[in-house]
Amino acid sequence: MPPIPASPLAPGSQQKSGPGKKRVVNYDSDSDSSEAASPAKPKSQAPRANGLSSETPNGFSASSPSRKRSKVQAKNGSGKDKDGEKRLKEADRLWETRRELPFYQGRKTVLEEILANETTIILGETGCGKSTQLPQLLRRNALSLDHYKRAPKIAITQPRRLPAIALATRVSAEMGVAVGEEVGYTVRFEDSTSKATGVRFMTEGVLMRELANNSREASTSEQQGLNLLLQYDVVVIDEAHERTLNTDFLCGALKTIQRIRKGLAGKNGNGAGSSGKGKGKEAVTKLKIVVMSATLDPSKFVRFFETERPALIVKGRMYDVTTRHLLEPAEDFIETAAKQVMQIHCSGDGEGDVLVFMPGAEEIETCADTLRRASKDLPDSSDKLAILPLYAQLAPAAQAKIFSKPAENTRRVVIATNIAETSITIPGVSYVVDTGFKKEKEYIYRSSGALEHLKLKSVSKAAAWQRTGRAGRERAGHCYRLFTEAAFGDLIDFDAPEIQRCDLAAAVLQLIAMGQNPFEFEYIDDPGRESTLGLIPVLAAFQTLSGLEAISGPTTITPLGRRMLHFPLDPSHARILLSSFTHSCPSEIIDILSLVVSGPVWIDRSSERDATAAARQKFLAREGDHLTNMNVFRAYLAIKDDKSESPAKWAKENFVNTKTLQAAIRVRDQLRELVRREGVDPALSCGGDKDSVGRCLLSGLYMNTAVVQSDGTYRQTTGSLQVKIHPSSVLMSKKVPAILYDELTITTAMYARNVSQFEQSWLTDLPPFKQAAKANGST
DNA sequence: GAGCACTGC
Repeated sequence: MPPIPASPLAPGSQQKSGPGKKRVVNYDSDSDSSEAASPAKPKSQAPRANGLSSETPNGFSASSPSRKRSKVQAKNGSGKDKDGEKRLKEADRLWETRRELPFYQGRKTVLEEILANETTIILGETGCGKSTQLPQLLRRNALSLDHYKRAPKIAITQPRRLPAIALATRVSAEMGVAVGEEVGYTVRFEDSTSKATGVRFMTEGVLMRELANNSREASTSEQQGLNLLLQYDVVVIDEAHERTLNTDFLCGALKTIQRIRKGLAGKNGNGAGSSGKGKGKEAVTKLKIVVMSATLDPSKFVRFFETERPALIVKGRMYDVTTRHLLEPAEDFIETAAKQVMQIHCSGDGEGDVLVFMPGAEEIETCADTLRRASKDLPDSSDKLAILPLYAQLAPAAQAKIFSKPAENTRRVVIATNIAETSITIPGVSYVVDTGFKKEKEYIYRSSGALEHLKLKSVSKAAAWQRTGRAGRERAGHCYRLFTEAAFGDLIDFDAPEIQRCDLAAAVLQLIAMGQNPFEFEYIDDPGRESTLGLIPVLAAFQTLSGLEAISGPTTITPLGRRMLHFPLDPSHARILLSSFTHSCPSEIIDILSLVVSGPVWIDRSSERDATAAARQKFLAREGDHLTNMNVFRAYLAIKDDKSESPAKWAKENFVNTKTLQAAIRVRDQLRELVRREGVDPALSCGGDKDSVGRCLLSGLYMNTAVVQSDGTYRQTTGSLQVKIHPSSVLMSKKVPAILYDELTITTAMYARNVSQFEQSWLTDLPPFKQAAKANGST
């Protein structure tokens, strides 16, 4: 049976003309859809002579990779050696499946649209091949149509690291070249690219950093300070529907860059984008933007980029998924989920693994226990069940089980958080059980600092369809929604973009570094207007950054702010690191910050809390959690170094989270290198003078401070909230005069987490307090 | 006296 394209609800997909209108370009008129979508039936017909597939001046062609090699490949020696031959053979093999991809079928229209327009919006369903084929299409064929005088340089952004690396690897394989030559990737900690790289996959964060660190202040109304990304002819924003913080900021910045480059290219007489052949600097060329997204309502992007053409839609390769809803609301969604899994398993019709979506780790473990017990009652004749929890905090080895082959006669049941919605694709799934819940961090802004809490929320319609689609990636599947159809109808259509949900300080600093005024910036969705989180987020970010002395105006970044951007840290953490240079304690601060940004230091299982607390005492620093955690980190590093004891065993005995410490080691290495580049010795230590560490922490966390009251409780210094020290802190039940903390969470009480003590008098040395004192004195 | 989804530089 040929796969049937799934028809997940695509809000607004049946739209009329005008913005938001879409045109389906999935198949050329001469190819029939069932043929195009069937991987089992390769077409032997040669590519059409449509100007795209014939041989081109530089040797690129749409024929198999080994038959035609590019100049780039030849120059790099690919194909000359054994590895090269192997790669070309593999590329030939991949070629067969490539040309069956829906994207390949519609490539002519896509290329024409991109070449004819400044900005193109492509909606591609899962499996259509857009992310792998688009760069090759542009790189190979743009030249043949006389649009560029050289193969265009392309950047493609991804929200996450893994896809960026995987796509670069895949596209390299398809082109028969080694990763890092013609095609490469740049993500944090890893850069595979070289001068020969024409297609660069990267995370959105890398491109944001590049823009922020290589721009100057806006000097004129034309905003010439902005880095114009002249090394790229085309920038592709992939997975734009996810609307990450960076997606939104990048879209805004790219639109401005495009406008400036258009003006400059017009001035020096460069039309579509030829490179200057004359001596001196390369002439400014126009920038093409391609926005790629899942099949959702494109009207926001169409409107934002003011594209004159409607979005293109490329059909995907999804199988049909039936969806069922409950007739009555579930009383206990964990129990209902377990029952549903057993029913799927025992009804006996159909193969395939089951994927259950749960909001969090605790719910997952409860459900897993229930299922393990139930599976013991299965008759011997029945297939077995393998219950596999999956969430981010899980040890890597347990996570890896998802990808190992299941035992004979065993059905796997993966119980996951929304990590399985986008980040991890589980093979073999044909049943999805969706509780309809997720957890999300919510920030509440106060002028006295942010409060946060994790909230149980219903998913959006779009997310529910995304979960449903996870059942139809390999064969037709089924989705069981553990809520009623009416409840589904009540769900919001889309999740609010991240820009309306989180702390904007880091992004706003980067924006100001680009010479852009955050109050006048063109946002796809205004972060202020629709936010219900108290203070207007941009203003809150502006105040935070002013307090940290990172900025001195809406478009003015201070030298300190510029230096803060040299580090992959939030502004407050970057401020702490810079303070350590003057307080002679970069060694301590680097270790502390590496831990703070890497995750929980301690394994926190409720059944072992006393033992964890006892272990913590072994590393106790009376100053608080920051130095206590640093002591643990250093003990771990020493044990790894000295090799007399197993670090894993040591960590287990001391209830220490090795996942966090391993991550911290990478961050630490990177920070040490960056500090070295600032001309500071990262090993410089304050020795026994721990006050220096406290003063540094206070410079970035002065908003997160509280002082003890006569009744033993703590009250915020910048606000009036009464806060408690979290019971996991070494300072719990110790009465200290003043505390600073990493975060304030509301759970059963207002809890400060990761707490250290400090001396109140230090506050008056800080700029925000000095200014306040001055203002008071003058009136 | 505890209740933590997921990314990224």
